[in-house]
Amino acid sequence: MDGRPANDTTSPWMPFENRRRARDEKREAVLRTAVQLFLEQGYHRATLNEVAERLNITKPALYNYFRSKEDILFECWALGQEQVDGFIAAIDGSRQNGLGKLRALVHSYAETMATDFGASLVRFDPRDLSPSNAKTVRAAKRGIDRTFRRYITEGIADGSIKPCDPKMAAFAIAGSLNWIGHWYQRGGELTPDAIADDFAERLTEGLATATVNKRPIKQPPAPRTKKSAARAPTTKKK
Amino acid sequence: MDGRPANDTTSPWMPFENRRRARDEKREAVLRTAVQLFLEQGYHRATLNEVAERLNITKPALYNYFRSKEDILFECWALGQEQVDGFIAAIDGSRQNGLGKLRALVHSYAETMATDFGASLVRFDPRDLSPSNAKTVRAAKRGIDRTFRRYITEGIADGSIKPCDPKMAAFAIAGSLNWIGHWYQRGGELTPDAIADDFAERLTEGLATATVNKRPIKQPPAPRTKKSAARAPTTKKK
Amino acid sequence: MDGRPANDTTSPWMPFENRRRARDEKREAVLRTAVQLFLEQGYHRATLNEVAERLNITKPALYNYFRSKEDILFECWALGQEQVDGFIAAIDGSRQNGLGKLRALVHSYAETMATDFGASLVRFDPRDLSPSNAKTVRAAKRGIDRTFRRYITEGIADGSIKPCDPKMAAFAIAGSLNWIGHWYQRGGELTPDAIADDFAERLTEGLATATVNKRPIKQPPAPRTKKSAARAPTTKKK
Amino acid sequence: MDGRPANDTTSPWMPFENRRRARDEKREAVLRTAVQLFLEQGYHRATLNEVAERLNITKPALYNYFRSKEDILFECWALGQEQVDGFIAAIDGSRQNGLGKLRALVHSYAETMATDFGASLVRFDPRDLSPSNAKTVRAAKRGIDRTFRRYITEGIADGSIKPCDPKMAAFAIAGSLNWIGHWYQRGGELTPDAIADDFAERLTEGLATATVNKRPIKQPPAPRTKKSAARAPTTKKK
DNA sequence: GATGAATGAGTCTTCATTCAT
DNA sequence: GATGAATGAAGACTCATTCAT
Repeated sequence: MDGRPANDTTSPWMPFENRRRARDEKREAVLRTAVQLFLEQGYHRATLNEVAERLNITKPALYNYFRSKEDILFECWALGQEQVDGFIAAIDGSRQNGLGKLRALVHSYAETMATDFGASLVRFDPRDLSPSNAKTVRAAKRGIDRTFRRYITEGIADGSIKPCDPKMAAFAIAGSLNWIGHWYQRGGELTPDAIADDFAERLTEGLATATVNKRPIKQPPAPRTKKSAARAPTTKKK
Repeated sequence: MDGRPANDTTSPWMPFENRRRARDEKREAVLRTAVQLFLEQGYHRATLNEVAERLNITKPALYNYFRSKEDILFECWALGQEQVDGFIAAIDGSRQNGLGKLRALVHSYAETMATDFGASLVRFDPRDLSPSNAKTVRAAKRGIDRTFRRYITEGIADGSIKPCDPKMAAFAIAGSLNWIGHWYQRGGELTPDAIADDFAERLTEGLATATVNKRPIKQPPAPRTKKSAARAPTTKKK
Repeated sequence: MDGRPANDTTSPWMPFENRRRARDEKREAVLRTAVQLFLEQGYHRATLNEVAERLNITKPALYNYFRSKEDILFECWALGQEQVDGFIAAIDGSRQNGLGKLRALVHSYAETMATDFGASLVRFDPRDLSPSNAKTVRAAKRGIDRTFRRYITEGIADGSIKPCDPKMAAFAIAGSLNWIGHWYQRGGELTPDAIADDFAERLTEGLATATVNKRPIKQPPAPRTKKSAARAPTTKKK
Repeated sequence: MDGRPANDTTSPWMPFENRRRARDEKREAVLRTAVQLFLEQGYHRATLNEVAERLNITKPALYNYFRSKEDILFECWALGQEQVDGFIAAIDGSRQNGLGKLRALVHSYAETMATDFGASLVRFDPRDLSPSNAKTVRAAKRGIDRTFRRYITEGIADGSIKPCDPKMAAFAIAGSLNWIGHWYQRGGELTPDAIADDFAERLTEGLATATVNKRPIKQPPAPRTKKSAARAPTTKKK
């Protein structure tokens, strides 16, 4: 229409380099910004305007990547859930007795709770989601609960865990872990790893049978001896 | 339920006392309705209109009793906190070792979590409050946390609790308890009392020293021996 | 309903009654203003802000009376439809042959088309309505069409109307009438009544059998002899 | 990805003619798609995105062919108007009495109403156009109205049409015809041709003087004997 | 010529809160 | 003390349009 000569002028400062980041990177950037803001201020108080501002874009630009505010919320949650699904799958595939799996789960879950996306799993309210997404979330939550109970049940069966009510035990453990998502502050005294080690031990010592069961706690792929092993034998007996 | 006509007939000029009482009753009714709705739907999704509707009054009528929606939220929280303050004071005043106090605290706290006002303590978001009220809430929360740590420290000092990090122990215990506020459903299989008993035992067994320490768990005013006493000694050794 | 003491204070100006009336009056005022604006500018270009401005209120005030912009649109349509339902019922109940009914229908319909709410029947787009409301509208439109065909069929049966295809005849007549809603301007040369008279004659003369059938055209309640009766027989031949 | 190699191979410098032709074809394709969508969903509900989608191009690409959405709307209308201008010119140039011209006009207009671009003449809202374009449209509409009146007046003058008010007669006829644009459905029972025949007869029979005037109705350039000629004489009575 | 990304302008809608009665 | 009505403030979302590539 105008044959814009503009094309000829090869701009030396590549003015749009900033904007040319890959689409997926931007999507992710939105999610990272959003999850932070949502955690900081709460979903309802956080406005898309502020999300956009932090990203140096305008509000409608967000709609290039997400369908709605709720969509963003859901995707934040989904990223967190992905992590969980990941380590649950790894643990499921590992060769450990029930107690070992439970400890690995606690450890990984604790670490996850110390991440933004992980915390979003317990600090976002499913009622803010569309019915369909809320259903997905609730199903996933049930799945996590079942995993806790499953490992406990397994442990009881294989003798690594003392007989107890898996349901209540799971509730108690999950509660402690979820709570991390509320109190953990990045940059505080405690590192996620330290918290995870502590909780892995603390939340399972009461369940362990008296036999030798202080071994790897972290995820199977990376078994380390860790300081946790150095701890004073918690149980022992005789 | 209200019997108001009775009041009218007995005296054409509703006495002062009656008025005050009626006012307080209504205030309370508002809070009971509000806390339920807020828990049900979340503070932001719940509208004053619906609160009013459930009370068969109109929205502006609420402003006769409360200054704002936030005021209602805060008062709900305050009622829950009152309960907590109450049993903490009672436990503080009781003669028990640290472990005993901790158990009593866990028990009472668990029971409270199963009430609407109790659950509001952990399910309401302080960021929805005015800065001034938020400050109050945060102070109270710190107070509770300090109480947990205090009892643990006491227990360590008096030998009833094994040496451990009071901070982490408190976090773990509080997390399990707070979680009750999220999963407990009135009318479910578990009664608040049963939950409280279970948690009082479960959350402290790992901390107890091996000596005789299975005794009263419930609030000092009403010490009972309970089934929990019948449990197999959790601590092993010797 | 509730016996609230308020009733005891027999207000001389019946404040409540006034309020109710005022409410209905306001509702109507909103609809009158809205239908005008919608016709003037079209539904999409018209904003609730402007509706409110013309009423000297603010936009959210409209929501005291209507649920949504679409609700207003639908109610405008409904008022027009009411008129139509009214005169169709009257004509149905009248003792006339088919041609007489058809003429009465044409007359009344033409008059209605010259009113705002009447014009809204043909100038508003059902696709702007919710699926549910759109269904209602479409059903009503079919009803009107059926009525035209019914009277024509009746007329053919009773000999007052020449054999013809009722469907096409109805389309042709309805088209002419609906068009009025587009060109009629209040305050123009032609009065609604004059238009109605003219169309009642014009649109039916081609259908009438050659026999005496120039009689009352207007609605049964007010039969007049009219100029139309003076017209030269339209068909005849030789 | 582009597949255009065909063009590229035949000639590295795509000839000018080809380019122009390709451009015009695309422009037309846009208009055909747009007019359909606009009729389907209404101008305001239809988005350029959807227009583009149906064409398998992207939204901004449309701006290579049109200046704005409104421009597209106007061009759609213009194509319809071209048809009308065409047959009016033809009829004007034909040798017929007023009634003959009117019939021809009705017939052609009816046929046009059954096309997308024709329907756009009466289903698009001039208020959606820029003031300048709206003026053009309104002038054209007046032109059509004047043509109807002109033929009627001619017919009255030449004795083929009974004395009557040309203005009202034109309104009635135009209304019936415009209505076709609203109810005609491609693929329905009635073909455009059948509708045109029917309306040409139906809408003029009331105006015709009693003399012989049942003859060709279709456009002069292509006078056919048609079924319409075969029709039973509409006027009865020997 | 075509595209992905971004934007500005605008609208509906919600809701806590106030006010006259 | 209670009510109907009204409002102000705010936020999500849409979409035609424009850049730079």
